[in-house]
Amino acid sequence: MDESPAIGIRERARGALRGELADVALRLFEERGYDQTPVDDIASAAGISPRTFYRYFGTKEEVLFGDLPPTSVDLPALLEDHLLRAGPWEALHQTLRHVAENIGTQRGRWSRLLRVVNTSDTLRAGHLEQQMNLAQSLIPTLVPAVEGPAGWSDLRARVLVHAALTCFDTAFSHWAERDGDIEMLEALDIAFTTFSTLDSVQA
Amino acid sequence: MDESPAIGIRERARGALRGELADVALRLFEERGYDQTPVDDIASAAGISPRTFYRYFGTKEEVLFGDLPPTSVDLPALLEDHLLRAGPWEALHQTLRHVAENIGTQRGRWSRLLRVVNTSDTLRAGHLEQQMNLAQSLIPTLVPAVEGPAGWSDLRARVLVHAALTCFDTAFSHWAERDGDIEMLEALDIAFTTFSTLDSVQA
DNA sequence: GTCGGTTTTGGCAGACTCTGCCACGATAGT
DNA sequence: ACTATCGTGGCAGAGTCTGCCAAAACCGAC
Repeated sequence: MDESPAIGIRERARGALRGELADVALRLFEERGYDQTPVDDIASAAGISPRTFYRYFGTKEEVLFGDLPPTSVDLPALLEDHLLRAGPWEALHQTLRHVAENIGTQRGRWSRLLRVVNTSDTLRAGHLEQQMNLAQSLIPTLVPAVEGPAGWSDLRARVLVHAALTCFDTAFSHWAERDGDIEMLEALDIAFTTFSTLDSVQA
Repeated sequence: MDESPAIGIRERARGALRGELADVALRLFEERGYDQTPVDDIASAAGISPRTFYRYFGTKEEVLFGDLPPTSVDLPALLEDHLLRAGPWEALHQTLRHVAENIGTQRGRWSRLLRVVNTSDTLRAGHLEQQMNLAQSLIPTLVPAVEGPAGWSDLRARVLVHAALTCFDTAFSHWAERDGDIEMLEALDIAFTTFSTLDSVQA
């Protein structure tokens, strides 16, 4: 009554079913599109009731995004570390390189995901929402490292972080669309260095 | 039967009701938050049926974003024009300065809107979605103007456009949060020049 | 002023996501 | 095997949004 023995068989079963649900859902989404696949269909395809589906995933989106491989490195900490050795922009660059390396090892899974995401407006919006949250978590770390005009550090930190995430996102899409042709890291580097060459392109 | 005489009284009435709906909705959203304000309440507050509401606005979001003052300058064309005289980044900067000037004349309305948007996750996501669409419309214009490594023009154009919109958005929020203290254009300029000083901040 | 045709409106029913509630069944530990 | 706990399924409900159809309002013409 005090505490469970250890892991518990139930929890492992729960994890298995969760994974199976995610698989089934992804397959259905690919076949018929995200918006055209009601939760009822996922549930019956997996042999459970819709109500139970919502006990495994709080929302329909979570069945897509919830079980991503643990990209969950502590990015703010990583950024802070890089800031010891480099300026804000380069630190952001290196931080996101780390994420890109992890992603680069799972080509197939990520392009499947991206393809599904692109079938739905709702879904793209949700994805952007996540990016916003990530940005919010990085900005405070960056603020002290930004130099410039008097009270504008906040603004500049926000700009840099959002721009960096944009670089990542754009490189990611570019890479996912050209399956195998290019390297994720190369695309990321190109994206980040776009701003270094700005002077030369300005008239 | 062939063609209506001219403007038609009905259409003017329709426009008036549309405006009134937007007003009522905005007021309710400010009082109780966007997610806590069902369409039924907006409808009854305006003395119409919910069904009719959806004839005026396709979605609940549209009642907020649908009637924005005509920011609808042809931004791609404006960008193309600026590209004749400046590099990609500066052209984007000037293009968005134009938008900022229009916005700057409607301080109150815009900060009300921003406050409402920040009451809802759904809403922020929707707003980002619009930005994506705007970006998509600007990218083709910018691609030919971007120089750099072989086949990377697409990627770099996307990065620049998204970064520019990020600058705008960030400057806008910054400005709206400090009602009156700062100038929209000044904030925008600061945001855009953040990247020009990158070299000096890099270690 | 009245008629005829068009437009606008409102109500109904429905799909879909998501939540609270409760009873039923399976499971785990004793 | 027994019991307490947990997972499950069904039901009802809120909320957004759509299709359908009948009633009402409206405009122009006679």
